[in-house]
Amino acid sequence: MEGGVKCRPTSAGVVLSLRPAENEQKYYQPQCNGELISCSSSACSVVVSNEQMNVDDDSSAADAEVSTFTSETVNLRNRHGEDPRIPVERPMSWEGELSDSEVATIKPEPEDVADTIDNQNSSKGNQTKGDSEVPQPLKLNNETINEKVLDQTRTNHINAHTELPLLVDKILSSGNYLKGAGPTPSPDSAVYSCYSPTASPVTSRHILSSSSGISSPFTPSLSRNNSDASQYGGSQHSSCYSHSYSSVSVSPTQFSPTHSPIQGRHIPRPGFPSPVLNSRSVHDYSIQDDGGVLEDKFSSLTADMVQHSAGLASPGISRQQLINSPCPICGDKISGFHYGIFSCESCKGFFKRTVQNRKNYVCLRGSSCPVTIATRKKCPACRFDKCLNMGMKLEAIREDRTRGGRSTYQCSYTVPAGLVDQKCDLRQEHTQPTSLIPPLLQEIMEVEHLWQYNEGETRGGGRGGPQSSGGGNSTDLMANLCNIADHRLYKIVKWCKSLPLFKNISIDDQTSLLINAWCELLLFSCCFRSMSSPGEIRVSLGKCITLPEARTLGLGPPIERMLNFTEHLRRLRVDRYEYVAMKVIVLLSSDTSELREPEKVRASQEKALQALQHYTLAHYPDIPSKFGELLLRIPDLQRTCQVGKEMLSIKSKEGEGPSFNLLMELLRGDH
DNA sequence: TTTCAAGGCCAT
DNA sequence: ATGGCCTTGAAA
Repeated sequence: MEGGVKCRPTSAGVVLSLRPAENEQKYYQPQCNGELISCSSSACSVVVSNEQMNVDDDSSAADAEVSTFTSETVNLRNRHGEDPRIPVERPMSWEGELSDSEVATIKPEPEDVADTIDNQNSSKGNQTKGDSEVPQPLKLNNETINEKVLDQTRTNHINAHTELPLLVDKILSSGNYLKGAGPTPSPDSAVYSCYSPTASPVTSRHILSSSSGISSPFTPSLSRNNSDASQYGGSQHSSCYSHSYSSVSVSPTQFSPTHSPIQGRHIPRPGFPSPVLNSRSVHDYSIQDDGGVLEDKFSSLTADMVQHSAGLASPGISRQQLINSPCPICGDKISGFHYGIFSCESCKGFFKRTVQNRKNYVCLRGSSCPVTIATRKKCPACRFDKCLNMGMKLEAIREDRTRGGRSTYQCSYTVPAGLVDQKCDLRQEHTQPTSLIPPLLQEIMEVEHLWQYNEGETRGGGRGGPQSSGGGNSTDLMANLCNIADHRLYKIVKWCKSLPLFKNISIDDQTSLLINAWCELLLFSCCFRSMSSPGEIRVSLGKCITLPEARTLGLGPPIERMLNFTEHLRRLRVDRYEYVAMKVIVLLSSDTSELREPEKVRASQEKALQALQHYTLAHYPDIPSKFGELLLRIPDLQRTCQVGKEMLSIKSKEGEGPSFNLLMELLRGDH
């Protein structure tokens, strides 16, 4: 699959219309994996930061998450089609402060992104930063990691840290992909348009539509528009956003050609949309708690509960009640039904601008910023994410910008969380999912933060962090890789040691398991992180690689496999609980011959398997095969890892994994 | 004719 | 960039 890199014509991407062309309303249509991100193919996807090894998405490293943009990127977009109707736009907008690493790599003066939300604005003008991110020397078991050990890692094991994301990351950083930062970044998020500053978004979209050739394997058929036609006298609107985003936001199981949500909108109550299962799982919210707001989580949870309670929302709730309820995104007053949900005027406008202008915001704070009336301006990335989570439909944005008329995109409706909270008395129900989470899974989730990599930690030890590479020579690169890998390794070891199922396993076996699975774990987290960006692999926070880019770097096969694997994750709508459970299952693969007590490992893995099975059955009763399908992906993962290792042809003297001795030392640290 | 969900305009 | 208000136009 080509990923979201190029947009080729696809049957799914063709605008379907039963109406004469002149009257046709076109909606933005995601080609291949597309939408906002697909544009990145040519340029935008090169979201460059100097973060390394941030194999986990949600980012405890949020404050360090930065995306920058390259001027070449802008130029690339400039090469795209232009629309004379649209005035030349100012150059790409830039937001987002640079982290130390980026500054070190990109420009001389160091900055930090550790400002709190509250002082973001004040810090905009004055880039002076605190040293909250000043790294501390890594400590394990209260002892600073011995330089010797680190040297050993550097000299002997860096090759062993054949972490594809990292390597790709570094390759990107040291090559042409790493560019200077733009002007005045905002502390909240990085934003980059996905179309040429001189090109109309319409034009861009048409380009996408016309050039796309491969559709997502699980792309919902646009035949759903046929049902719209039945409702609207054949008026057809197609949308390209139904993919990428809807691959996440629309459950394939809900997307039945025989069941048009629009029917639900009109049949029970003309002009009144019916609830449809929506978007991203509640778990996306409920678990990403890095600075998240309980209110938001609760809103998401309740909203999701309503969605999962298919159909219980509409009956008994009048349109007026809905309009009188708070906007599900920011809590402001609802002004009407916009893009698939009842929302306020500002969120409507925000969503429209974001999609039409193909903005691609990146949160700098872990994608868990609160979105309220007061804070909605602070992080457009999280606001847009919430728009999608709450059910706004990308396909509701008209590609040709025609005005008036009734929309014919797939209408679905999510009851605003606040309304649910207040009027549907679903409190009891919304607590149910939590209670359905097996305790073991909850315990695993509790230590998940240890997995997350904080870039700032790599700055310690006086050895120079990865950010000091500055895209220098290969020696620098390797040195930095060592440093990063060291720290990443420590993180992983810490995570492993904290796993409830890991504690009753001997240190020797722990070491063997880690050596056996480290690559799969890292790739898995990288792919999981990339679920939200079809066609791209997020090799680190804010840094993506597309298949063509990978090919030019000689990394086509592994990246292609990763993309495929990620597509499967997306198709299966793997949520975070499933993800952490699978990581543990992968880690506890007892088929390594070195295990001294394989039965213990098997027993632990079985517990994890049971927990995952119970979870999937409880949370996705309509997809009884999900558990099995999840497990079926593990061989894929292992093969992907193999390919990555083979491709990179980097093997340590002692094998392909991290040093056994080093691991032993680390593992023994806390024992 | 009315409704209402699109896009547009423009002060901030 | 935001967000309130206006215009548009197909469906009801």
